Amino acid sequence: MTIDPNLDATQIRQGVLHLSRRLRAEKADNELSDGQFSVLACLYRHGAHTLGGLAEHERVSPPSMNRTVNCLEGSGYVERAADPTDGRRVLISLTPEGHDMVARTVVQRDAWIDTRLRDLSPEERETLTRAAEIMRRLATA
Amino acid sequence: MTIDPNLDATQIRQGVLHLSRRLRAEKADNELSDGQFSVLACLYRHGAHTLGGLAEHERVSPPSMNRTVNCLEGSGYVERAADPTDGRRVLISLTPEGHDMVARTVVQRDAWIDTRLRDLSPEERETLTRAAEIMRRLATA
DNA sequence: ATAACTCATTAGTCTTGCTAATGAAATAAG
DNA sequence: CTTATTTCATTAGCAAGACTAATGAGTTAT
Repeated sequence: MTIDPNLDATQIRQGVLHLSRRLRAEKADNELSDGQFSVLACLYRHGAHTLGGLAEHERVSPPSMNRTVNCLEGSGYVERAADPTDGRRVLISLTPEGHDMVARTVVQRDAWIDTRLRDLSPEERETLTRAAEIMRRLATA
Repeated sequence: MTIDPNLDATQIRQGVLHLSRRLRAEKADNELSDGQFSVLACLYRHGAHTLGGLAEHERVSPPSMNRTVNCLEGSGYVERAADPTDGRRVLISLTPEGHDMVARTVVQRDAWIDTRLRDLSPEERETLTRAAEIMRRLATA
């Protein structure tokens, strides 16, 4: 593997990281940490998870995730339920409030982008949309 | 402002956030938290800052930044120096080790992108590079 | 000289990352 | 069926990072 990245890669890294940092500031509840929101987003996108599954998905230890879930439960955004298929497991799912809060954040972020897309030319807009698809592919590679 | 984002915005949000999340996992020192690395990156990009300046840039309180800087100083990545123009201020700057670590991370991230760019067509590659420039603009708007 | 402001630091609290330990439930082995 | 092992969530202890409140030193204004 080469250690000599070219300018394209540098430009792309900067563009992606800067824009993402800006986007991540757009949240419907600014009291939530990034980690907390990430858990909610995962549940929103993929549905209920076991606590261990969440820990694995977020790449943290189960005790850490238990801590995070405790706070989210306290905020009324998630609830715990016993897994009917395995008495050791705990299923975590979004409450209606949690679902609503994530949805509002998604809308807020999309609106943020949408507003700024209006200042772009149709070509620039299409460039971004095309790039988005490519980025999605890269992220899962 | 409309509350009805369209599909373009959604695609862009997902592409950017997913790819950035993947990129942020590439670090030369995996013991560093995102917040710690962000401070180092700021110093790398803009040079020495006052502690208060760093706090403002990272949008945290000065005591929080003091804590973070304490850890980074302990890791040998930053050093404190009195500001010659104002006896109250503390200037934070990268040590050679800190500078080296950030540089290695930048290289690592660019290499990660570069490797994957090779699997793209020239058109796709150009799309991404063009998009990067647009994203940089959006992020600063 | 004094008052007001600026700056970094400490203390206390809560959250989140870790590892170690624990107990309950499930599975495998005898 | 009993016992041993594995799986899972939870608690405890520690360190780091977010906050606010308080403090002391340095600077500026009056």
